[in-house]
Amino acid sequence: MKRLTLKDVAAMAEVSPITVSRVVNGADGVRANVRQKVEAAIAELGYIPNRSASVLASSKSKLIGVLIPSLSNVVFNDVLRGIYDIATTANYQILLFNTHYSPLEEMRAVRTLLGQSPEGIIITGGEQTATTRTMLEEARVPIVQIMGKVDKPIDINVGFSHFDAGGAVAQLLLDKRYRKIAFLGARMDRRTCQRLDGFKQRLSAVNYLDDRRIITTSEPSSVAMGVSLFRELMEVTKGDCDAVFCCNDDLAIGVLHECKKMNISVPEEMGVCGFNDIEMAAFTEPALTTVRVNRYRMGSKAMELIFEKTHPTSENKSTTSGYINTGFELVMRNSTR
Amino acid sequence: MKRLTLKDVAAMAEVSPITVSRVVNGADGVRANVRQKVEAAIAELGYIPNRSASVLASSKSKLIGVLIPSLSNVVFNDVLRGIYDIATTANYQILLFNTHYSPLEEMRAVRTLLGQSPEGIIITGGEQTATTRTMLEEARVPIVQIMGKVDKPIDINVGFSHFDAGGAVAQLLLDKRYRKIAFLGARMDRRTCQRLDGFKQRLSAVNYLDDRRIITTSEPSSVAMGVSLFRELMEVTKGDCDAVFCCNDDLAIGVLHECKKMNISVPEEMGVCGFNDIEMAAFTEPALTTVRVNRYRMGSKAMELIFEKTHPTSENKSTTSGYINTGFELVMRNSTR
DNA sequence: CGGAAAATTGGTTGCGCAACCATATTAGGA
DNA sequence: TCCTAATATGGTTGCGCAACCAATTTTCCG
Repeated sequence: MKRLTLKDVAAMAEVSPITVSRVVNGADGVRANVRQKVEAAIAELGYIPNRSASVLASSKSKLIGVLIPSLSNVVFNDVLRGIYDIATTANYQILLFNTHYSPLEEMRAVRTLLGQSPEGIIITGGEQTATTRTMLEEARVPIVQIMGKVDKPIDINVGFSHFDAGGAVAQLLLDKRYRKIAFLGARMDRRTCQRLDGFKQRLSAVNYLDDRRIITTSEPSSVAMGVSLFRELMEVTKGDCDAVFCCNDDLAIGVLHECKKMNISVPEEMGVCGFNDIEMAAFTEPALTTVRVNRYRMGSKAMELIFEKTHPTSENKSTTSGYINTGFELVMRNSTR
Repeated sequence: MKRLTLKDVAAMAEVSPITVSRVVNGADGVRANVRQKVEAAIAELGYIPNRSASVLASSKSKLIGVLIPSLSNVVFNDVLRGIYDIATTANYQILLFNTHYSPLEEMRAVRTLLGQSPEGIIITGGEQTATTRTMLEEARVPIVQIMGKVDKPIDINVGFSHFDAGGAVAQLLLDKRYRKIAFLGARMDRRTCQRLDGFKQRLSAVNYLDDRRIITTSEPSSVAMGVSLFRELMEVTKGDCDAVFCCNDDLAIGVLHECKKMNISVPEEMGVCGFNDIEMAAFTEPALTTVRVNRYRMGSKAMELIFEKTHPTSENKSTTSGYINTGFELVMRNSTR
């Protein structure tokens, strides 16, 4: 059975194929009665346009490529939701790639993606290989790098400074009179490292930095990992530690759990601060101090910017380039004094 | 600047376009030295094949459509991970649609998807509109319905019986000598309703069903929603209730939180059972009794089946149809006696 | 009712690639 | 060295659609 084409619909509606094309694409300049006849034929036959042919002929794909490093990380759920919500209303489709935190996989994904003539690309961070970067630059479509502030944006950059956020947490803990402050980190990607850097810089500025209190792993993050990192910290420092900054809330929840088990009182003996402000953070015992980040906004803003760049109007021409800060916010709860 | 084509590469490598095509597609029958020359030209020019043209000419898309009802629900993370892991190794691409639990959005998505000549479709559940169903049936590609057991599978069905799972939880709570058992449910989709049905049937069989103890909402699920549903339950029943089955772990965590606040001891005065076994469930206080479900496997199995159907071999021809049960498992922890 | 302008419809062509078949080249054996 | 069989390469065509321009019909006004 052959695939239905414009021609089949045209034959049934007794018009030319191009008129059917106009109806399908909602172009105006088709009389109402003709349009109706064509629409009836489309419904009758169950015609579905072949997008490959359409893209090939018009080089308009209505496709946005999205590259994220992980599907397990809850953080990307919200980002994706933001992207999809805007994309759907603007009638764009999303081709989603999981790069597994690997620049090489990312490169492969970009190559595959570029074969599909995307009209925009949303990519995580700025650690692309040189080749990836070149490919993206030559693609001549809007590129949005999301999640973190990057050094030299390819095009647009939507996110916030993880370095500053790490520094802010350090300052918060110092303000709360913690002095022996540790850092626990898993899956040390670029942004996590930047948080650590900001954290270290702030502590070393007041001479409270002790590298023994920095425990990291390249393995994925989880509550269980929080437990084991905290145990390691307690061993290494022999308990000489009065606060922990965890690179995300999962880890922090593990720490809270382990503190209870070890009979370490939070926030008195041990301050705990997480990162991301996932919903659960408000419901732990004690409730978790953390850093709120506008994940949904990062996604929706990125998509909006692509849409604006693709449909330039007089007002938005100037704004859509460079760095757009989505900010962060310390959320004080009861896991710190 | 015009897009690079096979012809450009061919000119540079001094071969015919079709030979370049062979190299790009890894076809054999190209001498090593020619292949090398072509590959050099491809690298030199940075040629990326146009997939639309390729799909149009060959009607092979290497594309799998995936339709899920929600991006916020953690459940789908794991499913997606399973899908992507298999898809990536098999060199398939995923076009992901979020249907927002709406059969109409689902129908639109299927229509859009079918325009791209997908080689397989993974869709959630069995509540498609008649039109959607017809479109899928006529698509002549493998269709896998995932998450729940459905009445009449379109093609393949990978999941488990939510009805049975709901019944099993009811039985578990009965076995633990709870008698005034409530149900809290949010976002009452088909599968959640089936869990409730199974639960109700089991309870009414032993005459312990009381509809006042069934509190549901169509709003999305969250920890906070668990709190408010539990409050409503306590109001409606005036506290005459000794166990709660929550339709997922988020709700259950909210209930645990609220019990602590209300000074209701878990599991003595109140048994609590969740659903899904998210990682956090093992780290609540008390640890949460729940139902473990193999989400990753649902995704990976679905993708594997599509792959097998698309690449038939002698061994697998017979197996790939009908219902494949991924099962569930009660996980007893300390939130029940 | 006639004519010009505007709106609607149709014909032709090419997008970039792979299928198909035809031709050229090579290897290997006698 | 020559011939056959196997292998490698090339030419032509069409996938289904939209851009472009041409032809036709309708509308509107005097």
